Amino acid sequence: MKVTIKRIAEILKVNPSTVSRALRGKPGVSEELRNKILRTAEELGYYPDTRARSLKEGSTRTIGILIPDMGNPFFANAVAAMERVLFPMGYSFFLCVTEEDNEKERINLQKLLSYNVDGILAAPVDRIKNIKLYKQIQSKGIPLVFFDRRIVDLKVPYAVTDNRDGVYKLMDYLKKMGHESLGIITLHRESYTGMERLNAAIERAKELGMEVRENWIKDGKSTQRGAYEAAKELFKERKLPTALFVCNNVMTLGVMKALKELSISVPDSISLVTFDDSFWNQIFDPPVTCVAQDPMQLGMIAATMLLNSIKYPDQQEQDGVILKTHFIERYSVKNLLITTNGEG
Amino acid sequence: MKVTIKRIAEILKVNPSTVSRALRGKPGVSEELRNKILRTAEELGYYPDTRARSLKEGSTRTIGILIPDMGNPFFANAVAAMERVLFPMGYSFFLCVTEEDNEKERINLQKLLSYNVDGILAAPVDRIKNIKLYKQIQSKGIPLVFFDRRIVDLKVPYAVTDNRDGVYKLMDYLKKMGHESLGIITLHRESYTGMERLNAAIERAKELGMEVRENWIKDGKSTQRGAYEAAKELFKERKLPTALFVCNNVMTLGVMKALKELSISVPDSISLVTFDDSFWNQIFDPPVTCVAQDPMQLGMIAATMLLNSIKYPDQQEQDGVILKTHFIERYSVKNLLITTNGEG
DNA sequence: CCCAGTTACACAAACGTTTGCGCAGTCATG
DNA sequence: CATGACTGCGCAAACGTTTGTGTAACTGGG
Repeated sequence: MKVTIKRIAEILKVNPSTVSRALRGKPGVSEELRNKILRTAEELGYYPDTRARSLKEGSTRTIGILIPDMGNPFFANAVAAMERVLFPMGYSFFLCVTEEDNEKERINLQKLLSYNVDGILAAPVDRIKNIKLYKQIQSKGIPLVFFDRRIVDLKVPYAVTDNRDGVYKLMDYLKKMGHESLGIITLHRESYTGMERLNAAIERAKELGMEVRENWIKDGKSTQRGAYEAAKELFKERKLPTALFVCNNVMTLGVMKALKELSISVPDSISLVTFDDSFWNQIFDPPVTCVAQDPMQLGMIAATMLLNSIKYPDQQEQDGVILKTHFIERYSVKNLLITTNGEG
Repeated sequence: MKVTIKRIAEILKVNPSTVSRALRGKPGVSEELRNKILRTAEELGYYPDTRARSLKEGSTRTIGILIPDMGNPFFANAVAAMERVLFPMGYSFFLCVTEEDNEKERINLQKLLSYNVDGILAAPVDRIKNIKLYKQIQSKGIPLVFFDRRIVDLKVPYAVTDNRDGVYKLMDYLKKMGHESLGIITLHRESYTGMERLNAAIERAKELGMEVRENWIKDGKSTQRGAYEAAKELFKERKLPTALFVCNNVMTLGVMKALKELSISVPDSISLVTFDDSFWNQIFDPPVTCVAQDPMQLGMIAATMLLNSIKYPDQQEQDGVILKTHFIERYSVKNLLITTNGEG
């Protein structure tokens, strides 16, 4: 038998409204009765039913967080940061994991709509499939902030990394080190991030006169396993590029594993640069040169933007925040200019 | 203006009950009217209000997941596994992060009670502070499963790793390699895991005749940063042990960082073994010898146990699952027997 | 043509809260 | 002692659902 306000009211032979007022500390109930009510509530182990309360009051004080992958420390840390911002404000969290699957994303978004969350933080799967659902969320006036990825067609506030700029830094560096050919292990291509990084890499590389063959571009599917297989595929090619660009952190693990199995040494046989800097990049042998983005910062900013959207629902200005990456030079890229000189 | 069943009923000039039956596919409404209702629901963007529904029906189809740290891949992966088991069953998730803080744990547990979750998966902070709350959860008949950590005083189903056995494997190995002295970087000591591993290590080491000085045991507080500082402290000591046992995965990162900064080489200057095997253990230089537990498996099992508790609420039998660790020998422990022979 | 059975809908109560309003009783003021 | 203000509580409606029951209208069989 559940302990409710009604139940307490019955026991104490008072009206439920009085119990409610007593528990919420509202005026209109004598000190004596209030104490008696508080005591029995404590004794019986009463907890207010948020469903009923929020039904009456409107707000649920919950936030939906939608990410593609729990196992990726990038997202795990972003979520951690969001929690740190939002928890002190009294919010709880619905965690939704899409696994890059449109169908799972759809179901989760519909659930969030049904749960009447106060806001949504989402890293959407792709730019097409569930756009209608996101539009619906928007048109219902539910505060929504994209992070890491966005849907460009939608006028929704976002916090993302400047992928293009980050990739340019890497490409320019490779060129500077004398590399003239490039392979790429891509994210799954439907995603915003996937597109951005791939296109930027190809464009910049070509601008710099580097060769990027079609069959040097392999789909890593955003996962460790996918990247592992992609790398294995790549190294079956007769002619190989001198440098390899891996589009995110977890895929780097897969590529590394493949390299180890094939006994291909970095940077002697091939040079390596990556997007993202997880701890393992520093402790690889050799440490991997990369552009870093800070998932905690991203999460914090996204959460703060959401809070703002919740507070000022009509504000349309805050279009988006674009974070710059931080270039970190380590030892995974060979300087071909020096080497060839030495050999010549 | 929110679109509700009532609203649809008004527009179509029918009774809300009819709309409800139509939407839920229940009998008693003509094909023609049903279609009309479905169409307008679709047009208006209707989503059922789960608060109201669950208020009526009882079950919320939500699960509370409580973990200490989002940034720890161990827990992130455990959560990922739980999601994979529970999502197909139609459950949603309240994510609660305690950061090893009793107060945060209390608030979160109270929220879960207020949210009327159908079940709770928890890795509790410690064995004392919120025991009353856990008891309350239990006595209210809310299915509860502990994972990774448990509160021994409570008769609650659990899925944990055999910490003692794991630690024994490591100690026995160290002894076999000729080590006679041991340092320990501990978890925060109030936790179940913290206690288990520390006690087991001290006991076994002493049994084997190894020296474990008080000031070789440093509190790493379960975090990377804490372990970093603890390691720095440890290496201030005049006399050092030949081997160091780090009690979990993220702390290993902190210790490694400290070792690097202090230019202490592994395993030449000191040998290293750890509990847990995250990816970085394999790619450290040298790769780290450890006992591994599989967080995915742990999460899966815990989630399955919870499902069982939900399905058969009265079943008291399923006391707990204890998973064995897997010993992985790598290159972070020096064989003192061979070396001393060589030198002598 | 009557009755039983079926169909298609309306009505109302309930889930657990919150809150505006009403209404006695108390107290002070004039 | 009448008036007004205040205090302390009960009453009832509402949030959005679901579901048991009631009830017309229609069907077909005898």
